Amino acid sequence: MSSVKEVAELANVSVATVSRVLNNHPSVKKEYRQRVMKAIEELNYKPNILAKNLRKQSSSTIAMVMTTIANPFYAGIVRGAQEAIRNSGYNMIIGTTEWQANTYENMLSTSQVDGIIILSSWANKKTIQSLNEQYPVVMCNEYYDDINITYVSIDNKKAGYDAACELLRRGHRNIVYAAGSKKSSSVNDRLKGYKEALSEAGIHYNEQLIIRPTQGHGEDGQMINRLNELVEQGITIDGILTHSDLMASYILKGIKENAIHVAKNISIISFDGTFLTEISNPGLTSIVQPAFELGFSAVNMLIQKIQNKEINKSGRLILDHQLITRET
Amino acid sequence: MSSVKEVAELANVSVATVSRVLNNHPSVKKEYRQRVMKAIEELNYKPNILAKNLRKQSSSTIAMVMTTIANPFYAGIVRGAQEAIRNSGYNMIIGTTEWQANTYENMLSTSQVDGIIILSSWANKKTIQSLNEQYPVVMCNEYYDDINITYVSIDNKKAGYDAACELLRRGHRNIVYAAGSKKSSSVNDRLKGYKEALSEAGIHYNEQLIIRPTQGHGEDGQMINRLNELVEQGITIDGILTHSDLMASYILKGIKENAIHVAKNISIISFDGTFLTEISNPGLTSIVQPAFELGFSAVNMLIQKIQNKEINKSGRLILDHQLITRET
DNA sequence: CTGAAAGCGCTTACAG
DNA sequence: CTGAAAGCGCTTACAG
Repeated sequence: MSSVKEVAELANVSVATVSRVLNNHPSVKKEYRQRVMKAIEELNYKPNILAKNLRKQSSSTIAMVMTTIANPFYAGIVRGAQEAIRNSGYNMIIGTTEWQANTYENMLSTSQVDGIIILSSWANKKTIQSLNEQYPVVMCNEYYDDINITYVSIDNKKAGYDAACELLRRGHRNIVYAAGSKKSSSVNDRLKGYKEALSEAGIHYNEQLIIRPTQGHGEDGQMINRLNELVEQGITIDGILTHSDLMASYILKGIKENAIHVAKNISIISFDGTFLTEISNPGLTSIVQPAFELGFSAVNMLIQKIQNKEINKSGRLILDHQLITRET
Repeated sequence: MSSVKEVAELANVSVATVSRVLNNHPSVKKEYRQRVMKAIEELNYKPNILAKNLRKQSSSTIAMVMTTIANPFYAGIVRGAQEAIRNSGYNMIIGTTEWQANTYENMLSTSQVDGIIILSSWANKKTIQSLNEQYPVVMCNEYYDDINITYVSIDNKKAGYDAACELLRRGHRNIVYAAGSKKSSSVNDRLKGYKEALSEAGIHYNEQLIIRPTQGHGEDGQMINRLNELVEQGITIDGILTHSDLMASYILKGIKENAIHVAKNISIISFDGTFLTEISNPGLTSIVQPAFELGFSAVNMLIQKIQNKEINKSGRLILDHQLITRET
């Protein structure tokens, strides 16, 4: 690999001039610029990003962090993020929680990345708060309302409310909320909306109807077991609101296979609105989240934070969700 | 951020000694080592990876490149890869084809990554061949048999053969192969196996029955249209072999919705064996690929290549596939 | 076993 | 408008 030094020698200028050409510095004489360009071409010179970043103490790279890439909902977010990155002059790397929190801290502190976007609860609040106080951080999808942090999300409380209202409107009364972790703000906010809808409809809130997997989305049949426990207690489940399309798919599968005995006219509403709602049979009614826009906005918000050095600033962007009715 | 220099000053040693401690060099006196450790602790010192990599001209980082993270099959491969990475001393970044081929070339040439794993056809053969001649490259899942390149994959020809035999065994005769790109080696090898099975069964090979989407997996209803074209020609489709679970899901959806009129007792066999085969209704019979092992092996093969400086060497690892019968 | 010094490949005040 | 020089934060032959 050739370096600026070799380019400089071939073009018969100093390395400083080569660097200026490389960075489109306006003050380079046309003739020099052309000589440098020619040398770059001839040597097939490529700048060493490592050296550049080390010197500039910034990388023009951001990281998008998620628990796993296996959730199709995240794929939509990543697509939006990539679109926003495309002409921004930044690069993006995708990290999963196989990397520990301190990996990210190191990447930030050594300018390997200039900022991070956090999807999904990947570290505890303290850790994220500490990171947010020192570096540009944007949360996407998950969030904390009680610390100064920038995030983009849908209005989960309203979404939970909307979903529950739809189920109530259809005449359902024993509505299960197949939720996620108690630590997740989106889960909790949806629950608030669910409760509010029930309360307005004059239905007593039954905590038993809130079920959660110990992890994941029910791949292991856990949710089916939980539902059966309710059935055994004499509850006739007639509505289910699930935390994700993935979870709804597994539950639907259980129902179709008669692994659970629910009401004949049961309704299911899932969250996310990924392609799973389409390929599922019957098609899943769901609260569609604007995945692309979530990712797109998160990147733009982060880049703005980086460029304006607005560390530790809060800011919220709430995007609209949509209830799309399919067959469940 | 503190640097080796500050650590050295606090510990009252030279930066060379600090560096030696950092790298577990055996020749450091115990007392010095302890002083350095203490200083590192006190300053909360974290090494700057950028500087380290620039100096060492290697990054201990590999990249795994795929067209999109939206395919669940890749998620399994990534999980296996992460497991192999975990205690290897290497890091892994995930790249999608939003990054161009020359992005990877730059990353390799400037030591940002020490090697790459290529999933899915993301550049033309020439480009990959050129990369492979200069840097450590391993292909996973896709491959080229006519150039010197290391890869891991299932035996696609045999898999195509096995799938077709199963359909024939069930008495089907008009078996569609819903394939992928003509440039894909896995697609072509599966086709060879399909042809061989038909030939052995004495069935005339009909090229019309090979249908392909212009891109993707049929999200846009393209495959349904292709199938309908065949139906309109008077062909009673009674078996379908699909390139992916995703594609099978969309086709199944079309069949269930009566968007295509196929034989009553149609069989479908998909490739991959992701969770889609489970949540699909009816459950998809499929050729299960060992996704985890594919990723795991690819990483190990790449690291070996990097460490032994075995550039441009070929090597094949063929893993077993499995036919799992579900409802289709 | 340890340290002074060179160097990885860049960028950028500074002086001219 | 240009170049010499310093420096980003490391590692590693080399000499002692």
